[in-house]
Amino acid sequence: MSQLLSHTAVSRSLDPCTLFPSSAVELPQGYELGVPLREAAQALAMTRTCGPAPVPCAADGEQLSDEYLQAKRARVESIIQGMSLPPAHQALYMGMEGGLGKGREKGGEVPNRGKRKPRVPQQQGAGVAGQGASAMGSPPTAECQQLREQLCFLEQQLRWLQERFSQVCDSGDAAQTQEGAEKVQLLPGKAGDRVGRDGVTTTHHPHTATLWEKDEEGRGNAGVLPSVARVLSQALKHELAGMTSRVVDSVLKTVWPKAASHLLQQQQELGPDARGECFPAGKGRKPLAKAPPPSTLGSPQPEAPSLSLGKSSQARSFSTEGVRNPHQAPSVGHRPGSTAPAVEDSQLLGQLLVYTPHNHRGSPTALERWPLEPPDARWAVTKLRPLAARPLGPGMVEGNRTLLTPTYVSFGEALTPGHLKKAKLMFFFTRYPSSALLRSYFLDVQFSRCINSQLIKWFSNFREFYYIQVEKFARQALLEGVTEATALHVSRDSELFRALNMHYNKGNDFQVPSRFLEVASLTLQEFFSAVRAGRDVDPSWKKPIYKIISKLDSHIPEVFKAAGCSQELPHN
DNA sequence: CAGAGGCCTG
DNA sequence: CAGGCCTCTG
Repeated sequence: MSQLLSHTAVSRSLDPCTLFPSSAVELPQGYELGVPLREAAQALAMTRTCGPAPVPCAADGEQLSDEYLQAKRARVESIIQGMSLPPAHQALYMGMEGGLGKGREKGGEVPNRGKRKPRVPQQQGAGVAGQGASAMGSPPTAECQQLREQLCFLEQQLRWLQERFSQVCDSGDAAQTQEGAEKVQLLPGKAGDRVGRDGVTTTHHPHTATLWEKDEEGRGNAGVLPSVARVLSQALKHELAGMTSRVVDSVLKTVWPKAASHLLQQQQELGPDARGECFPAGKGRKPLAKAPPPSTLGSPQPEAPSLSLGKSSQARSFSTEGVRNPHQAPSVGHRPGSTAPAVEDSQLLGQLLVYTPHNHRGSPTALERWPLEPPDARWAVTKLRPLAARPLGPGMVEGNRTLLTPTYVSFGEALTPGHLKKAKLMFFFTRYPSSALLRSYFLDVQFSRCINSQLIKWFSNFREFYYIQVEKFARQALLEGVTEATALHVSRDSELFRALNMHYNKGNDFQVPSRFLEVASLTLQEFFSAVRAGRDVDPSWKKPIYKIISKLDSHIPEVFKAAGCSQELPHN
């Protein structure tokens, strides 16, 4: 998408902003379900001082929807790309902090390493119960919890989209016309995301007007946007949206007939204009995008990635330095689609389905594209770079045919790197998945005892890494003089987060749910308290902590079920 | 005894 | 990460 954007926009000297005004819609903070996640609230508040939510007018509502869909699609595409990026590419990013996985015991930070810990049969449960309870509070009904999570997830997704939009605008063309510059400024941070008309209400922030608003409200205000440019932008927007929709549809039809038909059905039910509809009533279940399977579309989405300890001044030592480059061009990675889409769309498709040197192997079925993405533009975009820069000439189009090769999705046989990546991302939601849960999320795998064990083992390894990291930082905090456990928080800027994110979400193509940050924070605090209290003398001192953390698993977005990750390894 | 978890090692 | 080995649970 970014490619598409920059390409189109730049080539025509148009301010990307014009094309992609960031429409904003913020989920009502105090939404019925009242997402208790402080983080979410904070994030929303902080998300750029501005959270202008455009008022979806009937007129541009559709456009907005399209915009939204486009963005959604872009995310999907980028995820796919991320998924298919070869290690080499990922290494690029990894370079920064490389070696995280290895030097986990640097400086003997982790005691007891090296020597087998004495086995001490412990009375699991008992003593810990209290802690767990106090730490978690009264558990709301599972359903409520789930709704909450989903809402939160969606919220994050939206936030991510917002950022993404603004990024496109910001980086899209700093050198655009002055007008462009002005416009960018008009986009306060990220406008909120817009949600469907039902489900979630759109809030409107009087202070932050979005381009869209300007467009609508400022019809009479000539200063904001020259009428010519406006008309042009409108036209382009329409065209772009339409093209994208068609392409996506055609691809989907080809790749995933079933889903396509289902979507069509939905569209029909919703009416001709329902196409861009976002969230139908009720927990925003409806598809934000059409690509993913209906059932999964609206499910909770991931958030922005990153972990770090931060916030509290005391914890600053590890928190800061989460410097990222917010201006990476969002890229659109794509894997060759499957079969040939409509000819007329080939050109656009060519751009959408960017050819990645590393991606040919496969076959990216719609299923393989994770609709999950880094709502956090800063991270999200990070890894999709080079591709975005690659100009797609007409030749590219020709090449597409080759790229659009049939897909042979390995089904069942064994777990692939794609599955591993998926598992890692799932870890952000669940630290202790049951085999049943795993079974339900890895539908494209034929579960055998072996497979099951492997998956279980993976999570076991994930946990191990996770706890080691947290413990390391907890001890560090202690050494640095932190006194209050409550002063420790894992923010997206903290080192801890970075370490974890690096491990589970290398490509930064996934928006880590803020819930995970909370869990990490709690874990950190628990470790800190335990160590400070000298409880670590007990061989099994971690058990209580594990117990607490094991209760913090949250519902995994349905999207993961559909997310086919059976991509084959890039074997030549 | 099987399987989940965990710890350690390579 | 995968392996090996051990504990605990059912």
